[in-house]
Amino acid sequence: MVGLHAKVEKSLRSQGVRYTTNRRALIEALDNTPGPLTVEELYRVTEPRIPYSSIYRDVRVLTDTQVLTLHHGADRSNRFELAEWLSGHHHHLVCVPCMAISDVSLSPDSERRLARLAESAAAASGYRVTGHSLEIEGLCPDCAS
Amino acid sequence: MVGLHAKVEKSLRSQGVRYTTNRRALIEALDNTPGPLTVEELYRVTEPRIPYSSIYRDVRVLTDTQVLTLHHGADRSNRFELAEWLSGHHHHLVCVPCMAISDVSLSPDSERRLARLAESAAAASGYRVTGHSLEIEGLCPDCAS
DNA sequence: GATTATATGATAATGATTATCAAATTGTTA
DNA sequence: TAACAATTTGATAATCATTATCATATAATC
Repeated sequence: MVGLHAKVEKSLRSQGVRYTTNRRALIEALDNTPGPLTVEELYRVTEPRIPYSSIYRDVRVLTDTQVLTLHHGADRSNRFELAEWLSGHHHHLVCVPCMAISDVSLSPDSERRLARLAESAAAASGYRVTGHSLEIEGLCPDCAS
Repeated sequence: MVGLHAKVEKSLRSQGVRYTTNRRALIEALDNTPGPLTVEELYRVTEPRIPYSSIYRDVRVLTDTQVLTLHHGADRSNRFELAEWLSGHHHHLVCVPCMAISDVSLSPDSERRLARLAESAAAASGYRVTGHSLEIEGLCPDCAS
């Protein structure tokens, strides 16, 4: 089982992009967090500090190279997370009051049912379905109590 | 069966907000479109022209009052649509190449299954689930051919 | 080691969104 | 209906997140 950084590096190199210290730190930070992060959060979390201009450039490079994917919160924030081929297929649990987002996985069985559901929903439209993503809204334990 | 504008007006008035010509035109535009619209699209579509400053202010007012909901496209655009209590519960079909977004409804049966799925996925997390939304990615008929 | 390519960080520029405010409109009250 | 109060409008300026620029630094290749 190959490690995360090795996978990322291989992918980047094949695209002529270097896996530098800054980029490694960003990937590290995202891998250590259960849910997507904003640029500002990445700025705060990384040590030593990476200037905003570099973070913005790097998350863009990493998104363009399919290492990260961009996510939008209901609070209008842009958040980045590891792409599915690195983190595994998952969905999101969004806490409406506090805007926290955390990852959630379905059981293989549920996942199959969801995929079928998506297929049949799209059938009438003539779309060729390539993926799906479920966002579950609610109140996190903190906000619910 | 009460009309759309009557519902919106009643809701706004109860919140001390007026349902003006501009706002009516924006709601009209969104009601006539199968999928969410950007501010720029709203600007182009409404006649006579509503200045950007007013559109921005109004979509914000209408979102704050739960008449509209905000949606984010993968192209980083902000899009607005009628809130579910006005347009009915639905999901989105996103064309990855061309970024078009269109509404899609599940059958009552599928919808029930999806709701159950969301419930069970969130069970372990301690979240109290209040809603869900499915995004189906794929290629629209145009892009697929 | 010389050369070439890519990345970095500081700063300026851009673009989308929000704030400001005087004038216009709408709603209310006498 | 006139006078008053509250809200909305449109023009403009200000803000904020993001992107572009560019000289320097770092890494890869020959």
